[in-house]
Amino acid sequence: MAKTYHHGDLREQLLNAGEQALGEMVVEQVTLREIARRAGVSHAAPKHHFASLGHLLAEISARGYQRFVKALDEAATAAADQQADLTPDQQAETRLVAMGRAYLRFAESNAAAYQLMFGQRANLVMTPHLIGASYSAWSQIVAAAGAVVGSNHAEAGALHVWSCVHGLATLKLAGRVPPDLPWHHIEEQTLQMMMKGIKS
Amino acid sequence: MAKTYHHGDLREQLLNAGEQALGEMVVEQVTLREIARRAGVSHAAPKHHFASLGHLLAEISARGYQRFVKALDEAATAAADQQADLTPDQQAETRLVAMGRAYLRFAESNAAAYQLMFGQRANLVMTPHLIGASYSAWSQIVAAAGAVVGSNHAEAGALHVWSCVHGLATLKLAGRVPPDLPWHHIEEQTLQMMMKGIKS
DNA sequence: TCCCTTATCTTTACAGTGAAAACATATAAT
DNA sequence: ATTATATGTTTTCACTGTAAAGATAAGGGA
Repeated sequence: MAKTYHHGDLREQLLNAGEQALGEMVVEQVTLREIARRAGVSHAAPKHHFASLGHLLAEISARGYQRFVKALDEAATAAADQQADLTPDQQAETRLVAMGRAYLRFAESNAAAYQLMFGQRANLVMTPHLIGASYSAWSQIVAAAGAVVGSNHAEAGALHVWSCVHGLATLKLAGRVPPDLPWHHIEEQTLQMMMKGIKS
Repeated sequence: MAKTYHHGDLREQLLNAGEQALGEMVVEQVTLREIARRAGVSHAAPKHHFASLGHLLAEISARGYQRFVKALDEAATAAADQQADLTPDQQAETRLVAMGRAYLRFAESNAAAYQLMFGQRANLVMTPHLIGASYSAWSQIVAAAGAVVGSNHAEAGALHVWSCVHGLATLKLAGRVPPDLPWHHIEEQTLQMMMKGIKS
Protein backbone atom coordinates (compact mmCIF):
# COMPACT_ATOMS: atom_id res chain seq x y z
CA MET A 1 0.00 0.00 0.00
CA ALA A 2 1.25 3.45 -0.85
CA LYS A 3 1.19 6.35 1.52
CA THR A 4 -2.40 7.13 2.19
CA TYR A 5 -1.82 10.55 3.69
CA HIS A 6 0.69 13.31 4.04
CA HIS A 7 3.62 12.01 5.93
CA GLY A 8 3.68 8.34 5.21
CA ASP A 9 3.29 6.65 8.56
CA LEU A 10 3.92 9.28 11.15
CA ARG A 11 2.67 7.16 14.00
CA GLU A 12 5.36 4.59 13.37
CA GLN A 13 8.04 7.19 12.83
CA LEU A 14 7.15 8.87 16.11
CA LEU A 15 7.57 5.59 17.93
CA ASN A 16 10.90 4.98 16.21
CA ALA A 17 12.05 8.51 16.96
CA GLY A 18 11.08 8.02 20.57
CA GLU A 19 12.99 4.77 20.87
CA GLN A 20 15.97 6.33 19.14
CA ALA A 21 15.86 9.25 21.57
CA LEU A 22 15.69 6.84 24.50
CA GLY A 23 18.89 5.29 23.24
CA GLU A 24 20.73 8.57 23.09
CA MET A 25 19.55 10.68 26.00
CA VAL A 26 18.34 10.53 29.57
CA VAL A 27 14.72 9.53 30.00
CA GLU A 28 13.54 12.97 31.18
CA GLN A 29 15.01 14.59 28.11
CA VAL A 30 12.74 12.58 25.85
CA THR A 31 10.00 15.15 25.47
CA LEU A 32 7.14 15.38 23.06
CA ARG A 33 8.81 18.22 21.21
CA GLU A 34 12.08 16.34 21.02
CA ILE A 35 10.37 13.34 19.47
CA ALA A 36 8.54 15.57 17.02
CA ARG A 37 11.81 17.28 16.09
CA ARG A 38 13.44 13.93 15.37
CA ALA A 39 10.50 12.90 13.23
CA GLY A 40 10.83 16.20 11.34
CA VAL A 41 7.37 17.37 12.18
CA SER A 42 5.72 20.10 14.20
CA HIS A 43 5.22 19.53 17.89
CA ALA A 44 1.45 19.44 17.53
CA ALA A 45 1.42 16.77 14.85
CA PRO A 46 1.55 13.83 17.29
CA LYS A 47 -1.82 14.88 18.65
CA HIS A 48 -3.52 13.17 15.72
CA HIS A 49 -1.87 9.84 16.53
CA PHE A 50 -1.51 9.94 20.30
CA ALA A 51 -3.88 11.64 22.70
CA SER A 52 -0.98 12.97 24.77
CA LEU A 53 2.69 12.53 25.45
CA GLY A 54 1.72 10.02 28.08
CA HIS A 55 0.03 7.82 25.51
CA LEU A 56 3.00 8.06 23.17
CA LEU A 57 5.36 7.11 25.98
CA ALA A 58 3.03 4.28 26.94
CA GLU A 59 3.28 2.80 23.46
CA ILE A 60 7.05 3.12 23.46
CA SER A 61 7.15 1.48 26.88
CA ALA A 62 4.94 -1.35 25.68
CA ARG A 63 7.37 -1.98 22.83
CA GLY A 64 10.14 -2.01 25.35
CA TYR A 65 8.34 -4.75 27.24
CA GLN A 66 8.06 -6.74 24.05
CA ARG A 67 11.80 -6.53 23.44
CA PHE A 68 12.32 -7.31 27.10
CA VAL A 69 10.21 -10.45 27.02
CA LYS A 70 11.93 -11.56 23.84
CA ALA A 71 15.40 -11.03 25.31
CA LEU A 72 14.61 -13.04 28.43
CA ASP A 73 12.94 -15.78 26.45
CA GLU A 74 15.87 -16.16 24.10
CA ALA A 75 18.30 -16.26 26.99
CA ALA A 76 16.26 -18.93 28.74
CA THR A 77 15.96 -21.21 25.73
CA ALA A 78 19.62 -20.78 24.86
CA ALA A 79 20.58 -21.80 28.38
CA ALA A 80 18.29 -24.80 28.33
CA ASP A 81 19.56 -25.94 24.94
CA GLN A 82 23.12 -25.91 26.15
CA GLN A 83 22.29 -28.09 29.13
CA ALA A 84 19.89 -30.68 27.81
CA ASP A 85 21.50 -33.38 29.93
CA LEU A 86 20.34 -31.90 33.24
CA THR A 87 17.29 -32.91 35.22
CA PRO A 88 14.14 -30.83 34.70
CA ASP A 89 14.65 -29.16 38.07
CA GLN A 90 18.20 -28.22 37.23
CA GLN A 91 17.10 -26.97 33.85
CA ALA A 92 14.46 -24.77 35.44
CA GLU A 93 17.08 -23.25 37.71
CA THR A 94 19.49 -22.71 34.86
CA ARG A 95 16.77 -21.01 32.87
CA LEU A 96 15.86 -18.71 35.75
CA VAL A 97 19.46 -17.68 36.31
CA ALA A 98 19.90 -17.05 32.59
CA MET A 99 16.82 -14.86 32.61
CA GLY A 100 18.15 -12.92 35.56
CA ARG A 101 21.39 -12.39 33.71
CA ALA A 102 19.54 -11.24 30.62
CA TYR A 103 17.43 -8.94 32.79
CA LEU A 104 20.48 -7.17 34.14
CA ARG A 105 21.98 -6.92 30.67
CA PHE A 106 18.76 -5.44 29.29
CA ALA A 107 18.59 -2.84 32.05
CA GLU A 108 22.17 -1.79 31.41
CA SER A 109 21.99 -1.77 27.61
CA ASN A 110 18.63 0.03 27.55
CA ALA A 111 18.96 2.28 30.55
CA ALA A 112 16.55 4.99 29.49
CA ALA A 113 13.99 2.55 28.14
CA TYR A 114 14.25 0.53 31.34
CA GLN A 115 13.65 3.62 33.43
CA LEU A 116 10.67 4.47 31.29
CA MET A 117 9.28 0.97 31.78
CA PHE A 118 9.94 0.55 35.49
CA GLY A 119 10.52 4.05 36.77
CA GLN A 120 7.90 6.63 37.52
CA ARG A 121 8.30 8.83 34.49
CA ALA A 122 5.90 11.79 34.66
CA ASN A 123 3.04 11.99 32.15
CA LEU A 124 3.13 8.27 31.39
CA VAL A 125 -0.38 6.88 31.02
CA MET A 126 -1.14 3.30 31.89
CA THR A 127 -2.95 2.36 28.70
CA PRO A 128 -4.48 -1.09 28.35
CA HIS A 129 -1.83 -2.00 25.81
CA LEU A 130 0.95 -1.08 28.22
CA ILE A 131 -0.72 -2.96 31.05
CA GLY A 132 -0.99 -6.01 28.86
CA ALA A 133 2.63 -5.84 27.75
CA SER A 134 3.89 -5.44 31.30
CA TYR A 135 1.64 -8.27 32.42
CA SER A 136 3.14 -10.60 29.85
CA ALA A 137 6.56 -9.85 31.30
CA TRP A 138 5.22 -10.56 34.77
CA SER A 139 3.68 -13.87 33.82
CA GLN A 140 6.85 -14.87 32.03
CA ILE A 141 8.78 -14.51 35.26
CA VAL A 142 6.05 -16.17 37.26
CA ALA A 143 6.23 -19.18 34.97
CA ALA A 144 10.01 -19.40 35.17
CA ALA A 145 9.98 -19.03 38.95
CA GLY A 146 7.12 -21.46 39.32
CA ALA A 147 9.15 -24.08 37.48
CA VAL A 148 11.67 -23.81 40.29
CA VAL A 149 9.62 -23.31 43.45
CA GLY A 150 6.40 -25.01 42.42
CA SER A 151 3.24 -23.36 41.20
CA ASN A 152 1.96 -22.85 44.74
CA HIS A 153 4.67 -20.32 45.48
CA ALA A 154 5.18 -19.10 41.94
CA GLU A 155 4.05 -15.54 42.53
CA ALA A 156 5.95 -15.04 45.76
CA GLY A 157 9.04 -16.54 44.19
CA ALA A 158 8.67 -14.43 41.08
CA LEU A 159 8.28 -11.31 43.15
CA HIS A 160 11.45 -12.09 45.06
CA VAL A 161 13.41 -12.84 41.90
CA TRP A 162 12.10 -9.67 40.33
CA SER A 163 12.93 -7.66 43.43
CA CYS A 164 16.51 -8.91 43.43
CA VAL A 165 17.32 -8.13 39.81
CA HIS A 166 15.21 -4.99 39.64
CA GLY A 167 16.69 -3.67 42.85
CA LEU A 168 20.22 -4.37 41.71
CA ALA A 169 19.58 -2.84 38.30
CA THR A 170 18.05 0.35 39.65
CA LEU A 171 20.70 0.75 42.33
CA LYS A 172 23.30 0.44 39.59
CA LEU A 173 21.54 2.87 37.28
CA ALA A 174 21.16 5.36 40.11
CA GLY A 175 24.87 5.16 40.78
CA ARG A 176 24.35 3.69 44.23
CA VAL A 177 26.68 0.76 43.74
CA PRO A 178 30.19 1.57 44.96
CA PRO A 179 32.34 1.83 41.84
CA ASP A 180 35.20 -0.18 43.31
CA LEU A 181 33.17 -3.37 43.49
CA PRO A 182 33.79 -5.88 40.68
CA TRP A 183 30.49 -5.51 38.92
CA HIS A 184 30.39 -8.74 36.94
CA HIS A 185 31.26 -10.73 40.02
CA ILE A 186 28.63 -8.90 42.02
CA GLU A 187 26.01 -9.76 39.45
CA GLU A 188 26.81 -13.45 39.63
CA GLN A 189 26.89 -13.44 43.40
CA THR A 190 23.52 -11.74 43.57
CA LEU A 191 21.99 -14.25 41.16
CA GLN A 192 23.44 -17.00 43.29
CA MET A 193 22.00 -15.59 46.52
CA MET A 194 18.72 -15.01 44.78
CA MET A 195 18.53 -18.67 43.80
CA LYS A 196 19.54 -19.84 47.23
CA GLY A 197 16.80 -17.73 48.79
CA ILE A 198 14.18 -19.07 46.49
CA LYS A 199 14.89 -22.75 46.78
CA SER A 200 13.00 -24.56 49.48
CA MET B 1 18.77 35.00 68.62
CA ALA B 2 16.16 37.17 66.94
CA LYS B 3 15.60 37.22 63.22
CA THR B 4 18.80 38.51 61.75
CA TYR B 5 17.37 39.35 58.34
CA HIS B 6 14.21 39.78 56.38
CA HIS B 7 12.36 36.58 56.53
CA GLY B 8 13.63 34.88 59.62
CA ASP B 9 15.30 31.76 58.36
CA LEU B 10 14.15 31.24 54.84
CA ARG B 11 16.65 28.51 54.15
CA GLU B 12 15.15 26.38 56.88
CA GLN B 13 11.61 27.20 55.90
CA LEU B 14 12.30 26.22 52.31
CA LEU B 15 13.56 22.85 53.45
CA ASN B 16 10.51 22.40 55.65
CA ALA B 17 8.20 23.47 52.86
CA GLY B 18 9.89 21.01 50.55
CA GLU B 19 9.53 18.15 53.00
CA GLN B 20 5.93 19.08 53.61
CA ALA B 21 5.30 19.11 49.86
CA LEU B 22 6.93 15.71 49.52
CA GLY B 23 4.45 14.42 52.07
CA GLU B 24 1.45 15.72 50.19
CA MET B 25 2.18 15.36 46.48
CA VAL B 26 3.96 13.24 43.93
CA VAL B 27 7.68 13.81 43.67
CA GLU B 28 7.57 15.45 40.23
CA GLN B 29 5.05 17.99 41.47
CA VAL B 30 7.51 19.29 44.02
CA THR B 31 8.87 22.16 41.96
CA LEU B 32 10.93 25.15 42.93
CA ARG B 33 7.97 27.44 42.50
CA GLU B 34 5.74 25.16 44.55
CA ILE B 35 8.19 25.18 47.43
CA ALA B 36 8.51 28.96 47.19
CA ARG B 37 4.73 29.31 47.24
CA ARG B 38 4.49 27.19 50.37
CA ALA B 39 7.17 29.30 52.04
CA GLY B 40 5.21 32.42 51.07
CA VAL B 41 8.00 33.88 49.04
CA SER B 42 8.74 34.72 45.43
CA HIS B 43 10.01 31.97 43.18
CA ALA B 44 13.39 33.66 42.81
CA ALA B 45 14.04 34.02 46.52
CA PRO B 46 15.53 30.53 46.98
CA LYS B 47 18.36 31.51 44.66
CA HIS B 48 20.09 33.27 47.58
CA HIS B 49 20.06 30.10 49.68
CA PHE B 50 20.38 27.34 47.09
CA ALA B 51 22.22 27.61 43.82
CA SER B 52 19.45 25.77 41.99
CA LEU B 53 16.45 23.56 42.50
CA GLY B 54 18.81 20.61 42.29
CA HIS B 55 20.76 21.84 45.30
CA LEU B 56 17.60 22.43 47.28
CA LEU B 57 16.35 18.95 46.45
CA ALA B 58 19.75 17.55 47.36
CA GLU B 59 19.52 19.04 50.82
CA ILE B 60 16.00 17.72 51.30
CA SER B 61 17.17 14.33 50.11
CA ALA B 62 20.09 14.41 52.54
CA ARG B 63 17.66 15.07 55.38
CA GLY B 64 15.62 12.16 54.16
CA TYR B 65 18.69 9.94 54.48
CA GLN B 66 19.17 11.15 58.03
CA ARG B 67 15.62 10.21 58.97
CA PHE B 68 16.11 6.95 57.09
CA VAL B 69 19.24 6.02 58.99
CA LYS B 70 17.59 6.92 62.25
CA ALA B 71 14.51 4.81 61.52
CA LEU B 72 16.58 1.74 60.63
CA ASP B 73 18.82 2.22 63.63
CA GLU B 74 15.92 2.47 66.03
CA ALA B 75 14.30 -0.59 64.56
CA ALA B 76 17.51 -2.57 64.86
CA THR B 77 18.17 -1.67 68.48
CA ALA B 78 14.55 -2.25 69.43
CA ALA B 79 14.71 -5.73 67.92
CA ALA B 80 17.98 -6.52 69.66
CA ASP B 81 16.69 -5.30 73.01
CA GLN B 82 13.69 -7.55 72.81
CA GLN B 83 15.84 -10.60 72.15
CA ALA B 84 18.80 -10.22 74.44
CA ASP B 85 18.79 -13.95 75.18
CA LEU B 86 19.82 -14.95 71.67
CA THR B 87 23.31 -15.72 70.48
CA PRO B 88 25.22 -12.89 68.82
CA ASP B 89 24.71 -14.49 65.40
CA GLN B 90 20.98 -14.76 65.94
CA GLN B 91 20.87 -11.18 67.18
CA ALA B 92 22.64 -10.00 64.06
CA GLU B 93 20.10 -11.76 61.91
CA THR B 94 17.22 -10.39 63.91
CA ARG B 95 18.60 -6.92 63.58
CA LEU B 96 19.02 -7.23 59.83
CA VAL B 97 15.47 -8.45 59.36
CA ALA B 98 14.17 -5.65 61.56
CA MET B 99 16.07 -3.15 59.45
CA GLY B 100 14.60 -4.62 56.29
CA ARG B 101 11.14 -4.31 57.76
CA ALA B 102 11.80 -0.72 58.74
CA TYR B 103 13.16 -0.07 55.27
CA LEU B 104 9.94 -1.19 53.64
CA ARG B 105 7.90 0.81 56.12
CA PHE B 106 9.95 3.93 55.45
CA ALA B 107 9.54 3.59 51.70
CA GLU B 108 5.79 3.20 52.04
CA SER B 109 5.28 5.97 54.58
CA ASN B 110 7.56 8.41 52.77
CA ALA B 111 6.87 7.46 49.19
CA ALA B 112 7.77 10.77 47.54
CA ALA B 113 10.82 11.32 49.73
CA TYR B 114 11.96 7.79 49.01
CA GLN B 115 11.62 8.34 45.28
CA LEU B 116 13.58 11.56 45.62
CA MET B 117 16.32 9.72 47.50
CA PHE B 118 16.54 6.59 45.37
CA GLY B 119 14.83 7.51 42.13
CA GLN B 120 16.24 9.51 39.32
CA ARG B 121 14.48 12.80 39.91
CA ALA B 122 15.46 15.36 37.29
CA ASN B 123 17.52 18.39 38.34
CA LEU B 124 18.81 16.73 41.49
CA VAL B 125 22.46 17.56 42.09
CA MET B 126 24.76 15.16 43.90
CA THR B 127 26.20 17.59 46.41
CA PRO B 128 28.91 16.45 48.80
CA HIS B 129 26.44 16.64 51.67
CA LEU B 130 24.01 14.36 49.88
CA ILE B 131 26.76 11.94 48.95
CA GLY B 132 27.85 11.82 52.56
CA ALA B 133 24.33 11.25 53.84
CA SER B 134 23.67 8.47 51.37
CA TYR B 135 27.02 6.93 52.18
CA SER B 136 26.16 6.77 55.87
CA ALA B 137 23.04 4.83 54.96
CA TRP B 138 25.13 2.48 52.84
CA SER B 139 27.69 1.85 55.54
CA GLN B 140 24.91 1.26 58.05
CA ILE B 141 23.60 -1.57 55.93
CA VAL B 142 27.09 -2.88 55.22
CA ALA B 143 27.72 -3.09 58.95
CA ALA B 144 24.46 -4.87 59.66
CA ALA B 145 24.99 -7.29 56.79
CA GLY B 146 28.60 -7.84 57.73
CA ALA B 147 27.50 -8.90 61.21
CA VAL B 148 25.61 -11.74 59.55
CA VAL B 149 27.83 -12.85 56.68
CA GLY B 150 31.23 -11.82 58.00
CA SER B 151 33.18 -8.74 57.13
CA ASN B 152 34.76 -10.43 54.10
CA HIS B 153 31.43 -10.56 52.28
CA ALA B 154 29.87 -7.52 53.94
CA GLU B 155 29.56 -5.41 50.82
CA ALA B 156 28.23 -8.15 48.57
CA GLY B 157 25.78 -9.17 51.28
CA ALA B 158 24.71 -5.60 51.86
CA LEU B 159 24.17 -5.06 48.16
CA HIS B 160 21.98 -8.14 47.98
CA VAL B 161 19.97 -7.13 51.02
CA TRP B 162 19.59 -3.65 49.63
CA SER B 163 18.57 -4.99 46.23
CA CYS B 164 15.87 -7.16 47.75
CA VAL B 165 14.18 -4.48 49.82
CA HIS B 166 14.79 -1.67 47.37
CA GLY B 167 13.50 -3.75 44.50
CA LEU B 168 10.41 -4.78 46.39
CA ALA B 169 9.75 -1.23 47.57
CA THR B 170 10.07 0.32 44.12
CA LEU B 171 8.01 -2.40 42.46
CA LYS B 172 5.31 -1.70 45.01
CA LEU B 173 5.51 2.06 44.59
CA ALA B 174 5.36 1.67 40.82
CA GLY B 175 2.21 -0.41 41.16
CA ARG B 176 3.87 -3.50 39.71
CA VAL B 177 2.88 -5.80 42.55
CA PRO B 178 -0.39 -7.60 41.75
CA PRO B 179 -2.98 -6.11 44.10
CA ASP B 180 -4.47 -9.48 45.02
CA LEU B 181 -1.33 -10.65 46.78
CA PRO B 182 -1.40 -10.38 50.60
CA TRP B 183 1.12 -7.59 50.97
CA HIS B 184 2.16 -8.04 54.57
CA HIS B 185 2.72 -11.72 54.02
CA ILE B 186 4.71 -11.01 50.87
CA GLU B 187 6.96 -8.65 52.80
CA GLU B 188 7.75 -11.26 55.41
CA GLN B 189 8.36 -13.96 52.83
CA THR B 190 10.73 -11.71 50.91
CA LEU B 191 12.66 -10.87 54.06
CA GLN B 192 12.88 -14.58 54.80
CA MET B 193 14.16 -15.44 51.32
CA MET B 194 16.58 -12.55 51.51
CA MET B 195 18.04 -13.93 54.74
CA LYS B 196 18.21 -17.44 53.39
CA GLY B 197 20.09 -16.22 50.34
CA ILE B 198 22.59 -14.31 52.40
CA LYS B 199 23.48 -16.96 54.94
CA SER B 200 26.39 -19.15 54.04
C1' DT C 1 -14.49 17.69 -13.54
C1' DC C 2 -16.19 19.98 -9.47
C1' DC C 3 -17.42 20.19 -4.70
C1' DC C 4 -17.36 18.80 -0.19
C1' DT C 5 -15.91 16.17 3.78
C1' DT C 6 -12.37 14.27 6.40
C1' DA C 7 -7.69 13.44 7.92
C1' DT C 8 -3.36 15.33 8.63
C1' DC C 9 -0.06 18.86 9.68
C1' DT C 10 1.31 23.90 10.94
C1' DT C 11 0.85 28.01 13.35
C1' DT C 12 -0.26 30.38 17.22
C1' DA C 13 -1.42 30.89 21.97
C1' DC C 14 -1.49 29.79 26.96
C1' DA C 15 -0.14 28.21 31.51
C1' DG C 16 3.35 26.05 33.57
C1' DT C 17 8.59 25.22 34.65
C1' DG C 18 13.93 26.62 36.09
C1' DA C 19 17.18 30.10 35.56
C1' DA C 20 19.10 34.64 35.19
C1' DA C 21 19.30 39.61 35.33
C1' DA C 22 17.83 44.09 37.03
C1' DC C 23 15.98 46.35 40.68
C1' DA C 24 14.45 47.35 45.74
C1' DT C 25 15.14 47.20 50.50
C1' DA C 26 16.47 45.90 54.97
C1' DT C 27 20.28 44.58 57.84
C1' DA C 28 25.11 45.00 59.27
C1' DA C 29 29.63 47.28 59.24
C1' DT C 30 32.37 51.12 59.28
C1' DA D 1 25.23 58.60 58.86
C1' DT D 2 26.98 56.41 55.06
C1' DT D 3 28.22 52.53 52.76
C1' DA D 4 28.27 47.67 51.69
C1' DT D 5 26.21 43.31 51.85
C1' DA D 6 22.43 40.17 52.21
C1' DT D 7 17.97 39.17 51.05
C1' DG D 8 13.61 39.47 48.17
C1' DT D 9 10.75 40.97 44.22
C1' DT D 10 9.90 41.80 39.47
C1' DT D 11 10.77 40.89 34.90
C1' DT D 12 12.45 38.27 31.18
C1' DC D 13 13.94 34.16 28.60
C1' DA D 14 13.90 29.47 26.83
C1' DC D 15 11.75 25.42 27.50
C1' DT D 16 7.70 22.18 28.37
C1' DG D 17 2.62 19.97 27.22
C1' DT D 18 -1.84 21.08 25.67
C1' DA D 19 -5.36 23.23 22.97
C1' DA D 20 -7.51 25.88 19.32
C1' DA D 21 -7.55 27.76 14.82
C1' DG D 22 -5.84 27.85 10.10
C1' DA D 23 -3.81 25.42 6.02
C1' DT D 24 -3.26 21.57 2.90
C1' DA D 25 -3.91 17.33 0.84
C1' DA D 26 -6.52 13.05 0.02
C1' DG D 27 -10.81 10.66 -0.94
C1' DG D 28 -15.81 10.29 -2.23
C1' DG D 29 -19.76 11.30 -4.62
C1' DA D 30 -22.38 14.35 -8.15
